[in-house]
Amino acid sequence: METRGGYAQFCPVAMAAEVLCTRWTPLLVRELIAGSTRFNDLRRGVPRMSPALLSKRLRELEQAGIVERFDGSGSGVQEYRLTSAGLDLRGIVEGLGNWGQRWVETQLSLKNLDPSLLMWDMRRNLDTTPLPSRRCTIQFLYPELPAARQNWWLLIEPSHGDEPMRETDLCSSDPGFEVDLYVESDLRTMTAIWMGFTTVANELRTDQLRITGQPRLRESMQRWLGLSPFAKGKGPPRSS
Amino acid sequence: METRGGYAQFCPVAMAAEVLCTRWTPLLVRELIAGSTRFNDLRRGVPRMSPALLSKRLRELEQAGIVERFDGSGSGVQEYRLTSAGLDLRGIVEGLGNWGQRWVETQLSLKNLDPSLLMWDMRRNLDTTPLPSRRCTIQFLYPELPAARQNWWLLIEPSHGDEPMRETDLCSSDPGFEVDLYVESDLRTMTAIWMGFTTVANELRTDQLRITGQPRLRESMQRWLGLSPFAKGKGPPRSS
DNA sequence: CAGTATCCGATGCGATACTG
DNA sequence: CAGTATCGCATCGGATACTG
Repeated sequence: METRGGYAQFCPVAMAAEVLCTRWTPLLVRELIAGSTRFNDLRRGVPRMSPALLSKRLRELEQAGIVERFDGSGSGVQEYRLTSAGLDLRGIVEGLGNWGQRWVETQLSLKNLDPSLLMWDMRRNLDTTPLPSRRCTIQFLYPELPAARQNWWLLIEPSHGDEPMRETDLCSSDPGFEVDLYVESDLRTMTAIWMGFTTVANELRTDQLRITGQPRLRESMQRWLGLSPFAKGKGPPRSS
Repeated sequence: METRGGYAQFCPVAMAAEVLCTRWTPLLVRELIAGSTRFNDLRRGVPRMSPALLSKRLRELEQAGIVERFDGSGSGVQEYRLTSAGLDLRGIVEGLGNWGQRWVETQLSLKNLDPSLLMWDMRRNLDTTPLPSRRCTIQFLYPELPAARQNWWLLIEPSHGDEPMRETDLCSSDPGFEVDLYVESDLRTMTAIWMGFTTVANELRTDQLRITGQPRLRESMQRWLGLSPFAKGKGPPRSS
C-alpha cells in the first residue's frame, strides 16, 4: 500500500496541491516569480533549503510543466524559467503572501529574522530612481549580529545612458568603494521597516535607526528602499 | 538540530505556506469553504485521510486561527467553522483549483476517479430550481464498479413553501423511494461531465450516458446537475 | 559555480483499534 | 457519531562531501 502518494482525487485543487504544496515549493516558486533563474540565486532566496532538495524540487517542477530548464548563454550555465503554467501561479503565491501579511501575527513574523534574506530581498526591490546616477554604495550595519553577518553593502552601479534598469549587487564583505551612506539598526527594526510595519521616519525618531552620510540619500531612503511586495496593499512581487 | 520545522523566514509567503501547505490541508480547507462543518462530513470530502490526521489538522487550523470549534446546537455535537482568516483563504483555494483545472492534463485528472467523492460533490452543487417541488429521487449507476459502489441515490426533499434551499441527501444504499430518474454511465464519463470536460448532450449522443425516467428531469439534467466549481475556466490555453 | 551522491535520523502519516 | 490512542514504517529531507 502506497504511503504518502498523491491524493488520488480528481478535484483540481488536489491536482494543484500535489505539485505545489510540498515543503519549500511555494517559496521556491516565489523566488522564481521574483525573477531568479540560476541555481545559486535561487538558493539565496531559500537559504535553509539543501541543494539536494532544491535540485529535486526543480526537477519536479520541470516535470510538472511549471519550470523549463535551458542553457543560459552558451557557457553551460543552466537557467530555470517559469513556463506559462508557472507564471500563472503568480496569483496564488501573491494570495499566500497577502494572506500571511494580513493574518499572521506581526510578532510571529519578526521571530524569524535573517539578514541575508532581508538584504537579498531588499536588493531585488530597490527603487533606484531617487538615487544619483553615479555609483552608490550603501552600507548596512546590524551591530548585534555576529561579525560575519553584521555588515552588508548594497552597490548600485552607475546608470548607463537612459537604461532605466541599474545593476545592483549585494556584498557581505567590503567591496572597497567609498561608502555614500551608512544605515545602522538592529535587524528586527530594519525588517519591520521592510515589511511595512513601521517607517524610516518613525524609527529615526526613536533612534532605533541611525543613518549617516549623504543627506540626499538619507532623505530619500524611504523611497529608494522599496518595501516588501506584501507590505500593505502593495502590488505583485516585482520581477527583476 | 530541528528537522522539518518551519521555514524560519519572515516572508509572509513562508508564514502562510507553513500552515496551509501540509498534506491534506488545502483539501480540508476546500471542504470547509464548501460548507461542511462536522467531522464526518469533512471526512466525506477527504475520504482517504485518516481520522487521526483529520483531527490533528483541525487542531492545527484552530491554533492557526483559521478554524473555530464549538458545540453545535447543544447536543455535544462539535462543529468546525472558518474564522474570518479562514474565509479569507477562499481566494487561494479557488486559485489552486482554477490553476489545476487549467494546467493539469485532463487525462491525469481522470485517472483519479472516486464515485463517493463525485457524488458528494454533486450533491453539494445541485441546482434544485429546475426540479419539481415534490420529492425527487435520482439513481446513478456505474455498472463497471464493484457492487457496493455501483448505485447511488440522490434525494431531493420536497420544497417547503418558498424556502429556496432544499434538503438533499446522498445514499449509497437503496432508500426505498420510487426512482424518478435513472442515470447510467461509466464513472469516467460522469466525472468528465461534472468537470466540464464534456456535456450531457454530448455523452447522450455517443451513448456513453443513458438516462431513463421522467422526461422533464431527463431534459433538464444539464441544469440541475451543477458543475464543478472549477469547470468555468476550463481548457489549458494552448501554447498557440 | 552548479549541481549530484550518499547517508541516516526524525517524523509524518497511514492503518487499525478503541472509547464516550 | 465523533473522535483518540497506538504502532510502525517509509519517506522526506537535512547534513555533508564530492564531481565536472
